[in-house]
Amino acid sequence: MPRAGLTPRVVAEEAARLCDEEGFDALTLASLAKRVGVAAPSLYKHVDGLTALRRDVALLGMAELAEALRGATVGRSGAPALRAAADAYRGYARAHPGRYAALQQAPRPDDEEAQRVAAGPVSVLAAVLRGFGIGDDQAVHAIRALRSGLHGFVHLEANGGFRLPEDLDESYGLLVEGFVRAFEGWADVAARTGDG
Amino acid sequence: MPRAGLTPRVVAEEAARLCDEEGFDALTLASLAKRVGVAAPSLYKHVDGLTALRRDVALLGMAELAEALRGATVGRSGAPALRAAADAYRGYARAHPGRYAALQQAPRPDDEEAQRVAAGPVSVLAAVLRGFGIGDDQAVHAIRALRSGLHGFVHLEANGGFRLPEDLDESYGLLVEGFVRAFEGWADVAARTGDG
DNA sequence: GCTTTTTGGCTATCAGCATTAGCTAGAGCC
DNA sequence: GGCTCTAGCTAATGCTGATAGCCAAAAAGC
Repeated sequence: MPRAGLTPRVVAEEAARLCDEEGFDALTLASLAKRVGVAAPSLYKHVDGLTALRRDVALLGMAELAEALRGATVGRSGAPALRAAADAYRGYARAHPGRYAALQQAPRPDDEEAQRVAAGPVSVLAAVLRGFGIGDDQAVHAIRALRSGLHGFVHLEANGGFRLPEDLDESYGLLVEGFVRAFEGWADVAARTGDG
Repeated sequence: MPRAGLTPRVVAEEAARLCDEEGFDALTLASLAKRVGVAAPSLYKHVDGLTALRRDVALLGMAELAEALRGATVGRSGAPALRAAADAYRGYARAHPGRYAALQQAPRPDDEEAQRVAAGPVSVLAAVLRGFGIGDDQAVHAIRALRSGLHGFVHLEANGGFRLPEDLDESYGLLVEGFVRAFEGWADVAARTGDG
């Protein structure tokens, strides 16, 4: 039995690749073991079970997504930064659908590392929004709104929620422009809350 | 062996209840069988396997969600209709988290009934947006944007994506006001596409 | 009301999965 | 070269979805 040269890192990365290629639900210890050329129980030398493996994929994705957002926004601010971040966000989800799906599992509340890593993408969006001059008491709400819009579009797109032939790039562009406009006039938006 | 009085409808409704109470992932034929007091294989007399059961829960949820949206918007138009629809949307997802989770599975392309039922909620939102005077060439994009925002918020909320203590109702209200404003000035939003 | 048919329940069985226990051989260290 | 550590293995358990085939309860026909 020659050794396969596995490490926790290699296993997690291969799991992420499997997720992207076959779908997050296709990530099983059995399928991953077959992929890396090892018997299923051998994986336990590197990973603490399926749940932990999923978490590892999620952490990997979170870190990569944060990096993608950072790379897209560096050197920009305001509306151009927001547009670049939005494109990078969707681009990452399309390039790595399995990893993006892995992000949807909420980390356990006592998992401090996961909490920390999960804050990465959010902090980039927060930095982008800071360029719009939104008040501190409003920043959290604005970030939540932006995250909702980006994630919602990407998630619906990935799950076949948009079935009409109209161009998805255009739809996404309009969504993003709507956010640019909302953030530029956020005081106006906030003033209207509760009008209904 | 007395009969349990099951029918496909009863089974689907009990499955939906189980999803809401224990989570969508907790829906297994074994757990459902135990819940309705029957051996697991007996369920096959009423439902064509786990995949079909999940689809049934999704269809039930889609129909209920459409009904909730219709009920909330009847007699209203414009911004009040949009606010009412948004509240009903989130309210349904919170009241029935398992059913809402079931909606995320894309129906098979050849499943015509599912396609039809899935169009229900979308058509209500489309009717609401018609009150904003958005051009036909823009309607699909506007609806996609709205769906993204509502679904994204609700999905992140349901999956523990919002961890700060700030009030979620307020965040959602601001998101919705942002959409109201965007739809009232949609020509402006559309004109900006591609500025970046 | 009795018989016949239909059908909704059952047990038995199988295959695939995650997981644990315990064994073994390869790689590095003295 | 021998020791130790560990990354692999096989075997076994218990859960899941699913199929096959049996049997009794309900329904239908007369």
